[in-house]
Amino acid sequence: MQDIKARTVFVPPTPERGVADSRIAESGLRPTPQRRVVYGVLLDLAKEHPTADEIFMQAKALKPEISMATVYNCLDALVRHRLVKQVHLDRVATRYCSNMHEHAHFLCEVCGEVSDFEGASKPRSSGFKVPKGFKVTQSEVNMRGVCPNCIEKEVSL
Amino acid sequence: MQDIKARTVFVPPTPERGVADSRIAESGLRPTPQRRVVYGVLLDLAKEHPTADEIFMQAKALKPEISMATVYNCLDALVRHRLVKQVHLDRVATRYCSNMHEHAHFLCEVCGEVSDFEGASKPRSSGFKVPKGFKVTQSEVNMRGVCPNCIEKEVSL
DNA sequence: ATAATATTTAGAATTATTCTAAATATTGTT
DNA sequence: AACAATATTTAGAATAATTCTAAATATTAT
Repeated sequence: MQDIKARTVFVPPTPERGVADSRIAESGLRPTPQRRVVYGVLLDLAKEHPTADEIFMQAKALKPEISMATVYNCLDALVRHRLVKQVHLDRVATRYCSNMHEHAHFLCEVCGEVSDFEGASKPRSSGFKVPKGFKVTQSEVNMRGVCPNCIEKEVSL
Repeated sequence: MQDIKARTVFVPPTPERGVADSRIAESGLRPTPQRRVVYGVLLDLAKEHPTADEIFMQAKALKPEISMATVYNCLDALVRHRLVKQVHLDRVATRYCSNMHEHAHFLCEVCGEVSDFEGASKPRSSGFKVPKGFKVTQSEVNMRGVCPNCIEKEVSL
């Protein structure tokens, strides 16, 4: 699989900043500048499903003193407070997603791009019966295959 | 989350060995001794959803010269030929599963144990509509929460 | 037996994530 | 506004998972 293309560096104006702040406050998390930056980056890059490292680079552009450990700390806090989801798509880096609507993730095995598939029903009610006695708190649906762009390129070879 | 309990060392008699051999042959993979051992271990440990490292340890008990790189090579070959599935449950090691029936995975966040949830319908038809133009070749449904054992222990605290 | 090709190997290299302990920031209380 | 209690951040080291490399070996088809 090809590397994900380098992304353009994050441009400061963050229309979502207010949203980030109020959601952090509502969640009961201490609103530290680092959490605001990390969550802000994630709201801006939601479509890109960035890795911790990608988030770190963008966050560093906004707040140069931030450390990688803090990015992991912030992400874990945001995940625990259900502001953000971890996406475990493959053997390498975990990705993060600020879209908390029910959706599945799709990884194109040719170009490496991740897409969201919106869903009608909850995965919990999706054909897998949860055996009696288990408490399910989170779920994740992942698919892989080839995206329309790459199918087109393959056909034209 | 607590560590997964140490597993007892693999005992040689492998009733599945014949199955391993014939499936490798049918799949079109070259039937090397290493692939037989790795797939054999995985058939025996299916319920445990072992990591590459756990598979390596068991495989080494049967075939001491085997190397970690080979375990990864074999696992990747088995995955490509659809004899085995990768399970991406969390940020740490990928797990492997030789149960190719449709099922979801459940990770208990208290004890770390992984369980299979059998499903009635295919995840592909599970409430997520695949947008036109995408070709889906694999899918994975993961859940997390608390298993019955751990719920019981928590209640009795 | 032979040539062509694929696989295995050990170990180094890389990458992702976690840990550590000291410094700093935040919160609620005076 | 200062204070104590608590939580968070930091840099860097440590660990763990995975990939890479190039030489040796095994497999397949002839």
